[in-house]
Amino acid sequence: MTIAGMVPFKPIFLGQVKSSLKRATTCQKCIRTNDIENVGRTARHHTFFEMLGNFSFGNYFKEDAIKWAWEFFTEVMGFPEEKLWVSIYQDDNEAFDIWHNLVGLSEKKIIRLGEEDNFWKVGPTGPCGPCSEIYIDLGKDKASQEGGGVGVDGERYLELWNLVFMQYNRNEDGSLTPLPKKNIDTGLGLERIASVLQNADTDFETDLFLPIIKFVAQNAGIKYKEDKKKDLALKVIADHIRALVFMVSDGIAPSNEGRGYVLRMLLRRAFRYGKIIKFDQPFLYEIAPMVIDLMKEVYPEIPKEKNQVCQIILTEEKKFQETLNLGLQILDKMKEELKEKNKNKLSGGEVFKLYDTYGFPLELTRDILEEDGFGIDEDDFKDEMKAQRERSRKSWVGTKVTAEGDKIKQKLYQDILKEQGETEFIGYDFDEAKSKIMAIIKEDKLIDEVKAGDRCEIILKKTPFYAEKGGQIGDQGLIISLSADDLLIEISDTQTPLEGLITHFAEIRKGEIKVGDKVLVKLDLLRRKAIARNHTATHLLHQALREVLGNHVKQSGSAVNDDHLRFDFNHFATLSREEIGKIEDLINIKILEDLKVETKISTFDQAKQMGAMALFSEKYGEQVRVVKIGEFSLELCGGTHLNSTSNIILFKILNEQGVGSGLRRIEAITGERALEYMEEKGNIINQVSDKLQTAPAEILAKINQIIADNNYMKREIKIIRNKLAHYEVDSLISQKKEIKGVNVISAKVEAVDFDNLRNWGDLIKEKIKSGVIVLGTELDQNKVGLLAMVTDDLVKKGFNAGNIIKSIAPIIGGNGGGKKTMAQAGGPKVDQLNQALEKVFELI
RNA sequence: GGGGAUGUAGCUCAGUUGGGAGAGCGCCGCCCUUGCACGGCGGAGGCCAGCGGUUCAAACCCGCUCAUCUCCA
Repeated sequence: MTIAGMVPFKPIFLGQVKSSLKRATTCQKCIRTNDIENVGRTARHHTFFEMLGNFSFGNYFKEDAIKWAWEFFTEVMGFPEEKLWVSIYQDDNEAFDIWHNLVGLSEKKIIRLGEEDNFWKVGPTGPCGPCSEIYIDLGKDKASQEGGGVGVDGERYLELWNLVFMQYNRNEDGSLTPLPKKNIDTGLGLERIASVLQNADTDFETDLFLPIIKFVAQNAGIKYKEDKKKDLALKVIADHIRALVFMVSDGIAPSNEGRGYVLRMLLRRAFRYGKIIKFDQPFLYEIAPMVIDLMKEVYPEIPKEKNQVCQIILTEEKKFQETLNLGLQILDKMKEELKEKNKNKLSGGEVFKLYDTYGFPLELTRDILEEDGFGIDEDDFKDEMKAQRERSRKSWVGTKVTAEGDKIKQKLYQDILKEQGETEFIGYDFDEAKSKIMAIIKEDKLIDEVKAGDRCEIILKKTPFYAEKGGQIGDQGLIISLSADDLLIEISDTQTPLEGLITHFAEIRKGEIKVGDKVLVKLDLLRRKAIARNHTATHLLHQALREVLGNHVKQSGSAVNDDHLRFDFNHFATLSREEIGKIEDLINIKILEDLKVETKISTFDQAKQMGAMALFSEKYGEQVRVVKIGEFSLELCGGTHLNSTSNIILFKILNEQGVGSGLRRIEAITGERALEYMEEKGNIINQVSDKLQTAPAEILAKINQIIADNNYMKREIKIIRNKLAHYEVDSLISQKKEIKGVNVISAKVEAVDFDNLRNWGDLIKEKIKSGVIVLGTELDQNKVGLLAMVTDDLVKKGFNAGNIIKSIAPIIGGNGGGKKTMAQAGGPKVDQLNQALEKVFELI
């Protein structure tokens, strides 16, 4: 699934991946949401469509591409020649020549268009070229009122097929150089051609859409083509449900970023349009099976996931209902405020907040407010929206700028690759090798020699060092001299900056080297083995997850190093303890079974036929490496693995957590680390059971007992302390002084914290009914606490606990405050506590 | 990747310039009462998401982390 038909071949076109593929013909599932607002309003806009195309990689070119396209249209499709028109790029006389002289199309039916329409490119630099489009004239009654012709009047002259002639490379200075191998890339929309063949007014009246529309209409109890507003809703729903079904069955889960976000957006749009035709409850999940049935012949992978697809759609629909309900509540509050303030327009800021923070759709806000005669400040809202986009773009550009800095180095690598050729990787079979130093990079510059103490990058003729790739960390090791031990270089990391080039990050410990030297390269074998254990275990984990959780589980990233492995995958829920246990057990059984790990080189198609799991986002060349673990696992992978699963020794999951909606992460350990981990756990248990003086099996019972005892004692202490306090409170009260008719108690007590101090105060207050109470206590070595309380009747007479505490707090070197009835303070001067308490009597 | 919001009792949520953690529903016990949301009294249940900082004092202010929701890319 892509956004355009050529995407999977892009690496081949750009020369990033070598392929023996010469030609290809495809039908591809495409998702595009750029013009989502137009969907349902025009005849041809869709979020999901099927793109047909034929491709040539340095094989056939312009003449054949044009000839065959014409042949396909006129002979296979049976389109009458007189209805076909074409456009070419203004300067492409070669194309004109082929169309005019070879095909025999009259001059006036070949329209020359500018760069905007008929020149194709991927970016500011790189492969590009002119294109030629084939149109069909749908007849005069389709013409738009302004008239116009090919390339302008899309209603009358429908663009069917775009042929791209990739013949140039655009250099950085903007000039064009011809490509040595010219490519062809064509795109023909299935929906469009279907509408022509079936004489349909729009794509929606073809057999791709009409059955869905009719089904939805029937469920809604309405008829298509009776009400324009409802028709729009039907079309939008029919369009979006197709995209939903294909995306979900492709393993994409709703989320708030990336493709998952696109999925969520589409579902919510469809749900919203459902309201127009009176669907108030989840309904999309009921349409999905119908779409699956419609498509299952062409896409047999879809019905397999049927239950999963419906389930995911239903839960997402329910989720959106919750979001809507919350938004409605907030909107209600906003409406009340408007009424109170006698306003008639909701500010753009508030509308935006509703949309941005709570996900409440703008249209709904507008509709609901209008029902009550309110409006919204649209311009204000648009400004807020603009600012939001600006913020996002800024951060994005920010990351790009740093990438610019790497460009110089990238150029350096390209030069090395051009001059020295590819580095030969021999690490699958060897852990050490004699090799030759081809280049040395220090501080972003090529140099000839380095000596002890230098840090640099080293490029070798051949190397056993695995460069970081596919989630597996780069190897470490040593470079030494062939004979004498006068050279020692430590390699801390291995990377592959360009396909085919391997660079070693080195620090020279002893001796010196220069370009051309012959050396002995040895990798850190123990570390490599630890990595291999984790990598092979990763494959076992992938398959185990699929068996325990279901086939929807797909890897979405992994990291393997010598310490542990990390595996991200899509799944909708937290894993239960049971599930984690099952996964661990299954993997450990596979370890015990001592399964053979075999690797072989194969073609991509062959590997796929064998049922190998291939990662969607990875680019693939012609030759692929397949890693097979017994009959249990089969994956495309370039990493280094064990010979047998028993070498993993033990597999243990450390934790499982969420890393975004619908995405989970597992971290696990193997081998020595797992044994260490188990030992640590065992030690802890031993220590605990020693401390508890009980057998490990009895720990739980003992702890339950201790907790129960503890709770009992806490309660007892509270009761006893209360009783004690009551007794002591009486003696405190006997110390009270009466000053100007006010009961004043100021005394030192023993309390552990302010909470405790307050309890004292409360007890005294209860007994004396009316008075001023100040209590002080030593909290710990360097800190005293003071508490002041004033009964309500005295507060009315003007006494204020806050003021009292503020007057005496400086005496203990601190400050404090509080309310009129209760205040507290703290300070470091323990020896001044009595003085502070004495001061109280003067204050009354 | 960038922004916004939320995180308090089993659930739904209050919590004022920082100064005693609350309500409703649910749960347990008792009383009253023949019932399908009865009433009355009493009770249990909280590291206020986590960590760090500021402060005499933090659920509250600041920073970081995590989880959930959401918009943009």
